[in-house]
Amino acid sequence: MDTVTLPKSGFLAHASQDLSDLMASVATEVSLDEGEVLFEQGDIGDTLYAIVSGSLEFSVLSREGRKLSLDVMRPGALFGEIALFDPGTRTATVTALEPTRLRGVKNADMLRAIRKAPDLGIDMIQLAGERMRWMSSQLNEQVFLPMPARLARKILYLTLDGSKHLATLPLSQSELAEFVGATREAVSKTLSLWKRAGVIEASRGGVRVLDREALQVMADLHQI
Amino acid sequence: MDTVTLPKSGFLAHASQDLSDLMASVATEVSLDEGEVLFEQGDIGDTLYAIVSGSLEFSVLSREGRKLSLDVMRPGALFGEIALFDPGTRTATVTALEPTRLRGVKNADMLRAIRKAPDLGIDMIQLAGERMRWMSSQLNEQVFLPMPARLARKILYLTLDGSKHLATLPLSQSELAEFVGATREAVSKTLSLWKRAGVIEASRGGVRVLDREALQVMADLHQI
DNA sequence: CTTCCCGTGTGAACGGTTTCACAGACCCCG
DNA sequence: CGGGGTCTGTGAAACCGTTCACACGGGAAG
Repeated sequence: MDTVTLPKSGFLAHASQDLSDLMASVATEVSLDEGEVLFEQGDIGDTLYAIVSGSLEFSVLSREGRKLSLDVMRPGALFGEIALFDPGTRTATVTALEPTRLRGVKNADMLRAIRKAPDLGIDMIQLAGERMRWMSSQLNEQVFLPMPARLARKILYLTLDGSKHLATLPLSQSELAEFVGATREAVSKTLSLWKRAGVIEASRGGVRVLDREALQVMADLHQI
Repeated sequence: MDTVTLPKSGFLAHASQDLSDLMASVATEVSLDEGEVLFEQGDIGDTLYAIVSGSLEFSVLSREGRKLSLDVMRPGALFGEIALFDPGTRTATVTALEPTRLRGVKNADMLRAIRKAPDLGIDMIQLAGERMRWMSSQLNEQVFLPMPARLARKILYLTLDGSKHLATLPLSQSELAEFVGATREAVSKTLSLWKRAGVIEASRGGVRVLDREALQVMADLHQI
């Protein structure tokens, strides 16, 4: 394994240098194959992770086994901060979408580091704050927005990588449905409409965004 | 105003003594009349509050003005921890449901206190962790549960005060609807059913729980 | 090349919720 | 004690999304 260089993107991009230093030193390396699960909702955990390379899917499951995908995180992203300080069950399941490398810091190491570099504590709280704000917005959307608007937003959101736009989203319609909290059929039908309108282009296992502005409108308009 | 005695309930009950001490000393007192708004979603804020007496409603608004009520907090509860450390906009609107007294600690004071008593920092992160877990469960319920189950859960949740059960919930059906993310009419109809079944008793502006176990069942059953 | 499987497209029926409409009940206030 | 306004009850219709059912097509495996 080569010397790990942490990406300067995602949360790490604007966190304190102490955090990158910590991640580069005391953290342990973890590698995941595609489809491998890092931890599941309900597991006990006390480790904070940073993504070095690859991408991860975050999802929650209902009691009946339905799955709601929440987010995809990419290099530079930090996660696991809840269980880090409030050891207990993880609130989501994390699965690798492709071969992925991570660095993990355990509770005890993090606490020790914070005592030396207080900025680290601030970073952590900011991370928690960002996560709260994000969760809050998700709740809002789920409650107030109809499915097509949620779909448009998710597509826009998931094709954001830093400040640039990924042209194509490598998710099947079933996977998209899990992100949106709807059925595969419903997603298929509205994607068909948008395809006909020239807003997107769909192929087996992927969606390509053609007209971002139009999608933007779909995301705000509360119909079709 | 008499000497403030902080309640030994809610989050304060299991937080470190340092927190109670801080709240009793450096914090400033705030009083709200019924219906008065402490802050609104989007406001800038950097203050953490503890509820001394009374009760507060937490809600978020959609762009079209629809309101989703999230929670009611009572004496001993702490809130505002996000903006405390990650100064920025508040994620919810807080309204007094009755005359309410609070104590508030500002960012700067809290940071100073944490440096003296590190346990305080842990308390704060735990608070954030609890909030995250709670939000996560709310999102789950909104996505996966049908309205009647959400209604049953909210009624059960809101009639919990510490470990004892409040017999009656002083909310109108419109207010309940805002908690559940549904319309007044829908709530009215399922409450009617439950009333007929002898599970609850309803009067103008309030619901009384008669059969908690039955409600428990409604909350899990995914129909009626 | 053919087969099978999985992702996709689409229609019909159903169901839950909203929307709209209105009636009755209770309570405060004059 | 009599309104008027708010809260409540309920029905009908419309709507959105699900469920079910099936057809199509492309890609991988044999």
